[in-house]
Amino acid sequence: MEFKANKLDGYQLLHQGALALARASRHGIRIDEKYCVKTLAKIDRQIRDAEITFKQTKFYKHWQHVFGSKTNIHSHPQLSQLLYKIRKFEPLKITKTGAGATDSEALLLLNEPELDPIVHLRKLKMQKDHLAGISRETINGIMHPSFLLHTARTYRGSAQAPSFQNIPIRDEESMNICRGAIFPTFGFQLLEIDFSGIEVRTGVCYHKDPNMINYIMDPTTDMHRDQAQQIFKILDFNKKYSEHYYLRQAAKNGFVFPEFYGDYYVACAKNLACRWGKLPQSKWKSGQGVEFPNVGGHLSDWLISQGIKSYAQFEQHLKEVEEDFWYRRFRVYQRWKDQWWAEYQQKGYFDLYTGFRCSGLMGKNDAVNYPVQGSAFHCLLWCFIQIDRIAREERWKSRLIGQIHDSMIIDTHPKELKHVAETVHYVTTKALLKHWKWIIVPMDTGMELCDVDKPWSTKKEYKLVA
DNA sequence: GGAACTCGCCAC
DNA sequence: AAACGTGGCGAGTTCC
Repeated sequence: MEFKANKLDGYQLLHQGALALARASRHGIRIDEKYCVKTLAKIDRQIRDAEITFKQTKFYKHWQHVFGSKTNIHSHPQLSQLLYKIRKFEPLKITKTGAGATDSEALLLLNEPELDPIVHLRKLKMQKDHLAGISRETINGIMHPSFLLHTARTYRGSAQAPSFQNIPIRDEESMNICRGAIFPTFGFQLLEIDFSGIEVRTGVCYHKDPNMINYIMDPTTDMHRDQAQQIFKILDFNKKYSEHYYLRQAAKNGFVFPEFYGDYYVACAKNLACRWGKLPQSKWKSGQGVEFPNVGGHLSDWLISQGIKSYAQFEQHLKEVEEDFWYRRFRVYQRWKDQWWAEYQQKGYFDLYTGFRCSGLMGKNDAVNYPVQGSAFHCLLWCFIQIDRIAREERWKSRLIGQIHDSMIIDTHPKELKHVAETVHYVTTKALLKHWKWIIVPMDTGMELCDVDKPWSTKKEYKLVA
């Protein structure tokens, strides 16, 4: 390895990192406690209503008949027994241990309207759990999550009390409710800085695949677009066309990333087929013999016209796409994975660029993922340390308050906003690359900002003007 | 009465 | 040959 950090570098990074994160913890995050109390009461009312609705169903009466005084509508084992043993529904999805699944997807799949209130209840309960956790960990209006550096085997960070890194964002309603409790210091505003595609970029530093490097360096290229074109046989790709944009997302989240993490074409085919069919994945458990017209829609018609007439043929098509992906497009990456894995098997360990040795029993997916994930987080951590140091040296009023794997959050004084943003931009895109010579591609960050005294749920893209 | 387990679900 | 990586957390359950 050309760039070999030593254990002392790793030690320094974690030592300084722990101190910087502890300062963020100590500063804390302002919570609107009144909002929490009010909203929790509202959710409780909604939960009560949903429970009343459910208790009027015949399904619940049956449940009560079977379990008597032990009836608990939050019990998954009871529900599983009722559905699959007593009512004899055929399980369309099973858990890892082989039991009939009772998650929301499995329930929706059973197409039994009387189960809908349970799905609704689960979402309400999830919102309640997040808000209750935030509320429980708040003292005098400030919450102090702990950021840990010694729990993840990949050398990523983690957070607890509360689990600050898993507050809902994708579901808009849950996002608004949960992030609506989280505020900047009075008179301040929340600024969030996010590394774009940092795992792809640190990955490239290990495997050095020229085609991947090209995708990163040339802004006119787009690997997810190319993958969408190939998977769905689109000739005239146009990102502005909403269906094409949707298919690009499907290719990205249903093929490219899963393949990077070690998934394979059979699972990806299932996943993708469900995406456009808007059906739960488990429907495709057996997969074979499912004709495309069953799922309907333009895409099915189009693929049929292109000779892909059944699910089995789609799976076969994806097998060819996968071979092309690993043996032509990213063959250098592929070779690196094999080599890295062979070396680990021989030595029993591997080293990261950032001064850490990973050892212990690992599978191939672990061995090729850990260095990428760990080094990506270490880039974030190094920047976090520098920004924290500069903030103290320059006596900013603004302070770092948290981290989510590839992003940082700064409680920002409006008068310092521009300087903070410029500093962050410098550290993340310039200083980081000077510090670590093993980083062979540019780093790129995006920023989002909330207005003064507005909660985290209101963040909007923030463009730094030069 | 607590430890350890399963299941489910949120984030990256 | 095998078949998606990392966490935290709550609820229910089982075991000691």
